Amino acid sequence: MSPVDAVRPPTLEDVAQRAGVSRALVSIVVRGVPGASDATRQRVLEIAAEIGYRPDSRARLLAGRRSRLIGVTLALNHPFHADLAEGIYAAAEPLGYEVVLSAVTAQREPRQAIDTLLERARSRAVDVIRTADAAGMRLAVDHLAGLGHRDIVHVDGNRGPGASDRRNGYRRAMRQHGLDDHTRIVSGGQSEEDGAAAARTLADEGPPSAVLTYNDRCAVGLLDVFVRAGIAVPDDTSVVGYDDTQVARLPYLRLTTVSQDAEHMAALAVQRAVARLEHDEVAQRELVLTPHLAVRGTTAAPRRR
Amino acid sequence: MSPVDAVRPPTLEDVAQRAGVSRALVSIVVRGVPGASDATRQRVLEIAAEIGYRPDSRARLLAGRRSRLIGVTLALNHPFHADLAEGIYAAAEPLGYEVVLSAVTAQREPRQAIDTLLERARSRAVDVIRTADAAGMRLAVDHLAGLGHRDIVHVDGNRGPGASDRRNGYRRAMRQHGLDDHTRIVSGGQSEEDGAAAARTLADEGPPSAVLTYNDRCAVGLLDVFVRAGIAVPDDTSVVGYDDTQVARLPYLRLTTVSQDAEHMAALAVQRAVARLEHDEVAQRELVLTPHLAVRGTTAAPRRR
DNA sequence: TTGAAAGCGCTAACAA
DNA sequence: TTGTTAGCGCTTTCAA
Repeated sequence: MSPVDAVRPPTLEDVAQRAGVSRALVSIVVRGVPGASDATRQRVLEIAAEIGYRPDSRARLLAGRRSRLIGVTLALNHPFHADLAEGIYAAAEPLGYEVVLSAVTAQREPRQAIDTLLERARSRAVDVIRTADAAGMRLAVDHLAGLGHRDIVHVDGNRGPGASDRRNGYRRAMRQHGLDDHTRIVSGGQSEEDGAAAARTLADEGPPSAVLTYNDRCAVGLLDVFVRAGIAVPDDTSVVGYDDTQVARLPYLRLTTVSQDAEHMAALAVQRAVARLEHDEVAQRELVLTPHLAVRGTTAAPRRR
Repeated sequence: MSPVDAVRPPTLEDVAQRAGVSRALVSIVVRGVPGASDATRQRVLEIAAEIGYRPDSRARLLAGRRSRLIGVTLALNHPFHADLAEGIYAAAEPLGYEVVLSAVTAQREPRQAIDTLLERARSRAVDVIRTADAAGMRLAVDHLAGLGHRDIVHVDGNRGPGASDRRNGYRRAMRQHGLDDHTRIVSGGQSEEDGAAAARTLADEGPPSAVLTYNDRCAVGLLDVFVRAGIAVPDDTSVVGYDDTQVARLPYLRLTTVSQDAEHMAALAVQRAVARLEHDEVAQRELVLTPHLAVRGTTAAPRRR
């Protein structure tokens, strides 16, 4: 069958005709809402299956009061976004919402991704779900200081989301441990290569006893360079990431990292979006979650010097 | 403004009324098709901007003959898929097609991803764009054998896409180099951890002179374990991946890998899909591209023994 | 439990 | 160049 679509796909009307009922009734049946007898229900369903009827979401969207669509923009090379997206699917589908993904890529600006989404879902209200970045850094510094580390370097996230909060959180936590003099921030970024670049700098001058990176991707790049430079982790240097992405959980990496619990964040975000769409009251506009630390294999007490 | 959507977003009708023209004319103007005077065009556009009109893609989709939508399913944790998706966006948007992503996750079967897509885009014709897997493996084996390697192990992809073709290609290439006796396939898989597991096996028994993995993710896991085990790459062992994903190009990895040219594949796929939708003839149903080898830093001549 | 009718916001013939 | 008129396939009152 080429060219395609030589025959028009079956519509509600087709099902209705064959079943000898009205379109409205078929609509009721296929949506599974009350209002049809079991006998009719079964017959309609059979016929629908027989002729291969599939609801047309375009029409459904247009006719329905609400679109039941949740738009999501994400970067495809970002493990944390993948985790969030997975959580969003998991939370949205049971609620009867469909998820529409729109990617941000090197060539595709966030603005563009959002625009195409807005053409389908027109609500512009904004809620924010985030974790307390400063608290996350604090957990990491507490953990490292507790192990006995003093030279704890932060490879930062530059202008990345949450980067400045994490920087400040790191500074404050160091101060509270009396490690003011050991505070050191090395310029990093969001990608593996940013972490790798920072690692080269650190390796050259003899690595610090611990490094706390802006995110897991950064940590991955840093780890790689360290290992190649003969710097053993965690024997020579401890490393802590941020995000607790699937990458951090890889058995061969076992990265100690600050967990934002993407699944929970995603579920909350969906819940709020749905609440807004269904005109419920949304109490707080911003929800700040408490992160926790996932201690794995890249941190240990410093070697005695 | 909470709850949202207290006011209905402006429609074509609203613009038409304010401009004192018909809906059809406004439609012509906003789509940028010929059929309106410059004066009208400008006035309509101004008013549209003023009241914040945005076309409703649901209605557009329903009314238009064709949806101008291209559905894409992908796994979010798969760098090669990310590369393909990026290529698809790049190819589709200039042609006036919108891309709809649908993710396959651990909890979300491919079937489900495809179903939600089919509700929007109903054509079921199938074209295939792929690279010649056997030829790719051949390139890799040629390269390694040319450097002087004999013990070339293949960490395979199990039941992954193309895995059996790659296995066979590897076997044949080894045979043609007279390396029958050195042919060895270690069970792998598609993920980093699969590569890492294979690496542990290989490291324990003393690593071979070269390893050719099913894909880049596999190679990444393998590399990590090797490096930690003190096996230097490429000094002790050469490693070749497959896919040439962005990961392979990371400056700190510089993985030698078989390139499938995702961008080109994506462009061809879009081109074909569009051709089908626009009822052009599609000559071949299957297009098999020639891979090439991206030689980077993980391969070198074997150390003299 | 069922059906009739209106309409979602737009596009595309066609007529003026 | 502009406007009129039908739909696209579905949901949703409202009556029967």
